[in-house]
Amino acid sequence: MSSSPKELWLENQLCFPLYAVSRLVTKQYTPLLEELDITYPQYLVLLVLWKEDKQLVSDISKQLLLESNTLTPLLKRMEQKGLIRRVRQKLDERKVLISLTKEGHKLQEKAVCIPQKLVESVNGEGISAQEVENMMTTIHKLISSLATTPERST
Amino acid sequence: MSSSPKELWLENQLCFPLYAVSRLVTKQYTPLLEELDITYPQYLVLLVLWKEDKQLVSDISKQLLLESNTLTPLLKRMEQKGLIRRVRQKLDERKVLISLTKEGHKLQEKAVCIPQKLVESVNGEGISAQEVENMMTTIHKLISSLATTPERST
DNA sequence: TGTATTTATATCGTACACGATTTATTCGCT
DNA sequence: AGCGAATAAATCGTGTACGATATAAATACA
Repeated sequence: MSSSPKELWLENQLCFPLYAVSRLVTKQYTPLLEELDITYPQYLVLLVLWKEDKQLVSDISKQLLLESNTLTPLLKRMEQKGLIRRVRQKLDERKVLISLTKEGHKLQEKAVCIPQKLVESVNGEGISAQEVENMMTTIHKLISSLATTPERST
Repeated sequence: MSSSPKELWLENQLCFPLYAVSRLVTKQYTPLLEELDITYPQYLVLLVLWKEDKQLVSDISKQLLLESNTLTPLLKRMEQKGLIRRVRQKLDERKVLISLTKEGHKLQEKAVCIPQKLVESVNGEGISAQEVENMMTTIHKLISSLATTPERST
């Protein structure tokens, strides 16, 4: 059976559980998002814009921790669908402002029920709400710790 | 400013923090894995095979929660690199057995230091080892809860 | 006032993820 | 034996992720 040191087991690595749970939770969203005809990263962009409309690509980039090489094509697809507008700024032509269309705004009404449904699908089994909350607290710490550590002394 | 109900804020959704932290942690692995000339999902496959060599595609699929449509091309790339062999079984020709080459085995030596390095890069700031451990416990519960819930009563 | 540097997006290439479907093989059952 | 259902991989198409690089505009400053 197990021929490798136990540090090298899947379950004991930091990576795999986070990777697996992230994909599993995303899959919980998928059927709900299909009704809105959007993907999961597109939903994240909408969350950002629903909170505050008219933001630069770079603003969205900071919040979602996604670079322009991911965002630009994603935003173009959302523009194709008529959910957002992409307008290059006159004052500073390097910047592109993203704003919701009426369509994009209206989707919010359909989306308000999603968080509740997700919580329901995650509860049950032997997991308390408190436990999930603690987990989220730690994850937020991890994110702010890792998101602000670009340097790396070889 | 914030025009949407706070249930729809990024931070309060289950999805985003998990998604973000997963990508951030993966990025911590990347420079270490580059030295082995493998990607992160390829590393996961190796972890599975280092623990127990000679497994079917379906065995790997169960452990990594990845389907054949993801694994087949990934395994083919690993075969190209000379890390594994893919051999269709004589007894049941539907099955393909994956086994490590000498090269694939040898990579394990280079990889043993990775878990330790990762723990170091995650520690620091205001996060205790205990906290991370608690988080992992909850995540494991979530995984087993979500991974075994294919039914969905429309 | 030019020009090197920085900034904001975009482009390119590679490698996943994954829903849907296909193909080939084996199993279950009569 | 024969045939429909189940199983194991593979294929296909779309949409991310992301490192590296390119492009263009704005800024800094000698």
